[in-house]
Amino acid sequence: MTDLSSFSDHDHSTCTGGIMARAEEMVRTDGIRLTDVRRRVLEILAEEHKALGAYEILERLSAEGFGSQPPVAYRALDFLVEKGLAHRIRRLNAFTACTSGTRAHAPVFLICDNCQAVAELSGSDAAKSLRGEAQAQGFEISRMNIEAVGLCPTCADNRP
Amino acid sequence: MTDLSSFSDHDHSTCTGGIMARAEEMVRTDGIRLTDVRRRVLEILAEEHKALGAYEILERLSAEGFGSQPPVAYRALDFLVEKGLAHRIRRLNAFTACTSGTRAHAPVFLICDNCQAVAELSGSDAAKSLRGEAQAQGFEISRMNIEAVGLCPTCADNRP
DNA sequence: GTCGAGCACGTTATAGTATTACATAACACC
DNA sequence: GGTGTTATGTAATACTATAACGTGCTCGAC
Repeated sequence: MTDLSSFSDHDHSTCTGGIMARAEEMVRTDGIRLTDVRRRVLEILAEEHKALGAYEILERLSAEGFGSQPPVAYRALDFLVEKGLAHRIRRLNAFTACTSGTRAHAPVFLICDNCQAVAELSGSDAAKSLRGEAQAQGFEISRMNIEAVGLCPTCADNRP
Repeated sequence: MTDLSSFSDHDHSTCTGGIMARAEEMVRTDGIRLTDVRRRVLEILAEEHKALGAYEILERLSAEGFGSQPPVAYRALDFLVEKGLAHRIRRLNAFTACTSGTRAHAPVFLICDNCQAVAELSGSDAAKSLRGEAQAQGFEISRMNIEAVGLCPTCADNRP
């Protein structure tokens, strides 16, 4: 159902490559404009493979010669989120690259309270059933965010 | 499965009474300390029956003679959330009284983009399936928040 | 090729949300 | 009544996000 690779060692360059490839693909198929700032922000998110705050990203952009004011980061992030290439994790006031290959999915996050690792579930039933429940009530969902906090497998095992 | 009363007219004094009654009950059974500030904050949330920002609540507390600095509101709110009497809606940076009678449940919110109404689903399967999925991966959920944004039944009907 | 419309970027300024740190007061228990 | 614990109040500050406005780039129409 999902990989949860964030909670274990893995060859991360593969993820990064996949994420950027998908973005480039969207340039061709959807005609999105992946400008320098936007591309760089996505790269940063992909490379770090963890949730980053807007100001952390801004710092790096600024150091690399891009603008140094908050809107520079927020605009790029909003764009990426809008296009489904990144997600906003509200619980953390942070952002992360979307690691799910499927488009227009509803992101589901597991956040470790202890080590701060974040994993994205990709085909979660939770999102599906929420959509169904809402529909049954006549509520039309346009966006959703599902976030759970707790202990990741590793931290749960190493508990005192 | 749920009431969604927030999306329609209803006798609201019943809700308020129920919420406060549950809190008083917890004073007896769980020995929680429902101090003046805490009780008042819960009342405010219950009466309004909508999501309120911490600073909105603070304003009212302050006007009523309580402290006037942010921690006063945040502490009371954190306490109520901790005890399950209120919920934090991250998407809105706001709080609301818990309208679900059951204890220690996982809140699920439907938020109308158009009229800002917020409804709490009470027995959602989404929460259950998320818990199950996480468990299957060895992740132990301690808290979760599930929020969906879209159009409530009324606003969906009245659409242009 | 160039003109104009729209989009993207950059900056300044400010709004909004939340926490740290520390002092005082209320309570519970012996 | 003394003592440890919990709750409140305040000041100060940190962190997160948006509004408003000017400039430049891009792309299609001509």
